[in-house]
Amino acid sequence: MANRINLDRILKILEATSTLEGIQDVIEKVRDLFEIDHIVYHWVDSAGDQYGCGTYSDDWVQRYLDQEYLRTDPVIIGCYQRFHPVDWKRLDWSSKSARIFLADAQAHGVGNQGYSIPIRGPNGQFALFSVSHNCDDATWEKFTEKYSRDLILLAHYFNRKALDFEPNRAPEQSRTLSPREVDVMTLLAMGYSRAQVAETLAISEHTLRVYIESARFKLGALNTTHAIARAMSRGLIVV
Amino acid sequence: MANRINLDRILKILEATSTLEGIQDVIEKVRDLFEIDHIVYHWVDSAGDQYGCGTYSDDWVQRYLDQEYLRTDPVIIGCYQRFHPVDWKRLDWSSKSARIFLADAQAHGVGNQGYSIPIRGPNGQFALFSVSHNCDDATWEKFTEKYSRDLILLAHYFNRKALDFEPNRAPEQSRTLSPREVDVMTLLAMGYSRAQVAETLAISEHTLRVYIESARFKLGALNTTHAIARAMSRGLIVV
DNA sequence: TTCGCCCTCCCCCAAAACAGCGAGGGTGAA
DNA sequence: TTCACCCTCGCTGTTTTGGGGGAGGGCGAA
Repeated sequence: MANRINLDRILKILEATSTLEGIQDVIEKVRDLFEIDHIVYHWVDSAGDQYGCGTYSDDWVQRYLDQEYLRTDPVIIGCYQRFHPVDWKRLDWSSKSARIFLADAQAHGVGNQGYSIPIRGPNGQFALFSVSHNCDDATWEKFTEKYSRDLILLAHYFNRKALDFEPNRAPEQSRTLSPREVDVMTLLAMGYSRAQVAETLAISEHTLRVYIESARFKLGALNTTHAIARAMSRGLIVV
Repeated sequence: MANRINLDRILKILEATSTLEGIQDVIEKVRDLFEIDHIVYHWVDSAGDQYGCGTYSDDWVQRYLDQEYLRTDPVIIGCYQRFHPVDWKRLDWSSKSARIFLADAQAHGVGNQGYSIPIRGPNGQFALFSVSHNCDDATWEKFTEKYSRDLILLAHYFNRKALDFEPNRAPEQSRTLSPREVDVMTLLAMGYSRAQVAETLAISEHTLRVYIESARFKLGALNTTHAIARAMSRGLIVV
């Protein structure tokens, strides 16, 4: 496998790329530079949507979608609870569905070795950056050890690009909440009832209601729960 | 500021460190190597807890906690919605509370320049890795441009360590929601009432309630609003 | 097979939230 | 000064949730 990589150059090219086709070119170029079989960037939305780009065969990608492997793929499941990059060997392949998945993946040309880096963005965004290859354990360990830092940076930059392309939830700068409203919404998000919040803030429950309604109005929310959800996803409150 | 950094060496030392005191040593060493004023790693928990380590004065740290600046700090608020590292100059400092915070920070020796990298881990974990310094804009831009990749890696490795020290903040936390529960929570977060959700999912309202209660239980939430807030901050649902 | 978990449905009643109508005083900007 | 917004407090209802019981079938793992 590759001996020396000019990572800076790759990252600069990636940064300058502005089309999906360009990304595909870059990912293939990176794969060739690293001299490995596959590189994949895989975005997983918790709503179930996914977007991927990489060097897997179309057959395998289609198969993955058709079989809804998203729910059984041990790489996804394992990485979802982790922060560290992980070698595929260290994942849990014991379940029956995992073994079926593995056999299917191998049959479609996915290498016997793999290394995945979980990445997370705002609003619960989750993605994986994976490299895979066909080789023995020792060779693979040498590879991952040597390039783990480069791979982390690559993962970071690929995700950056993905977020650039994603129609970012409109940066609507809605009116901000007043300090008191922030207090109220924060306490509500912490599970306090209206009565508890009123007591905590040492105001009457009636006053409290005015704040909630005002915040609800500002956020265009249908009820308190909705208002909390909007305030959180806009980063107006931190809980 | 620093001319050449042997990042590999730093990261290896950091990886080998196993005590909080050791981390503090490393962070100070790194600051000296970069020849800047401050480096801070700041963990923000979804419960509102925070843990930090860095080179700020104890006075400022205490002040930050006392004033609950977590809720007003534009760096926190700004980074919470971003994936990209961000220069402090590009944040929104227009609100009154932000200006008060800024003045207070300056008075406590925080530099006029700053650069923060948001980091996210499993279960909605969120942290910031920040560097700050006192210098003019041009010098700072040169610094951040030159070292942004090193800083990303440092952020990543510091967060790794933090997660190592904090294996799992709650054993039950890792429990995920069932698909149906995700549906329910998502629709509730979108402002639907129970009746509307039940109609949308074509199930009885009674069934619906079972899901809500089950989700509430799994999330350790006190009521529906709380459950929504927790599910969101853990990235289990996206709205 | 048993056990655990997921999905589905039903009852009742108390507690909480929502919705509408009010009121007044403070502050900061145009 | 006016105007907008923030903070505070009150009343009377209706609607929605929450908590306590239940029941049964399905599916996958141990």
